[in-house]
Amino acid sequence: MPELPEVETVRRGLLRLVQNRQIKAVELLWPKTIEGDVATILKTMVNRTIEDIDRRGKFLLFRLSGDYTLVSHLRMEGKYNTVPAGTPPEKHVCVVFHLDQATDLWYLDTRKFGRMQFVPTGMENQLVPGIKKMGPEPTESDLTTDYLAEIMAKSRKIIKPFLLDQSNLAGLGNIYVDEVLWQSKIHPEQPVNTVTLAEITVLRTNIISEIKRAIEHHGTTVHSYTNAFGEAGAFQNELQAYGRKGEPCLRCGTLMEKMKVAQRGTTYCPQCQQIHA
DNA sequence: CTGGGCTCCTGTACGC
DNA sequence: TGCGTACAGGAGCCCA
Repeated sequence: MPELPEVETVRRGLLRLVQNRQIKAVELLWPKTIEGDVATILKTMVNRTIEDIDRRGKFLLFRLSGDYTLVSHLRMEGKYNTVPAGTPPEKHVCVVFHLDQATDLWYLDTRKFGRMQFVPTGMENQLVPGIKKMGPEPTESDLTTDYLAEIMAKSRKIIKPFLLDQSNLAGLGNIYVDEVLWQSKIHPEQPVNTVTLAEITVLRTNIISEIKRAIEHHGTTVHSYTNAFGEAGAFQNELQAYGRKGEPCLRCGTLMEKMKVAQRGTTYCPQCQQIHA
């Protein structure tokens, strides 16, 4: 499941493969993947060049010539891959971009949750709801302690769903939330407005460093998710909480437990992570 | 504002 | 072996 580090890894890999490539034609094999007036969108993409690829949270932003942007969210299992032109699409290919230099770019998506939108460049901030209301990137400069303390004081949610909500801050998904909560010794069901300033400070530091470290490891490869660029993520070897149910906590040795929090599988240490008043 | 449930999808794991 | 079922989950939606 791509979270910010995985999407960033895809962005970097894709940039090397398709920057300055021209789109000659686009085939949509799974109609729901592209939202909007599909016929017009497919036509409008033709003859544009992929000038750059940006990222906002978990969204990829393909910057096309003529000031258009293809916004792509991978959701659970979306992937990109390049193949020689004319290669018969594999089972889960949803979109084929026929590029110049005899290259096809595939968008594959096993569960078909991923979505794309096509907007004038800059308008993604207005026209893509998920981007419009997205919180700050989890970086030293964007995610300030003041901001975090302020929105946390006002929230009446519990911490795990709060951190998963992209409108609070961008980029975290189920895996990294479990990781940073374990690192910060915060129970996943701790009410947000009861987290102390000291805990918020630690949490913020852990979020920023965890995301940075995961990017350096090219993200996490779990289950069926692998990126297509010959640099399968290695961060799964670094995980300290996620997937460690029944194994000893790396800090105190207590067996890690798993429970449901807001419908999400959640692994935590019942000793280190306790709810406080 | 909040939580809960449902939807989209398919592959995998598990019980019998 | 095979079949039914539970589960995995990002994000948007509706409802209470």
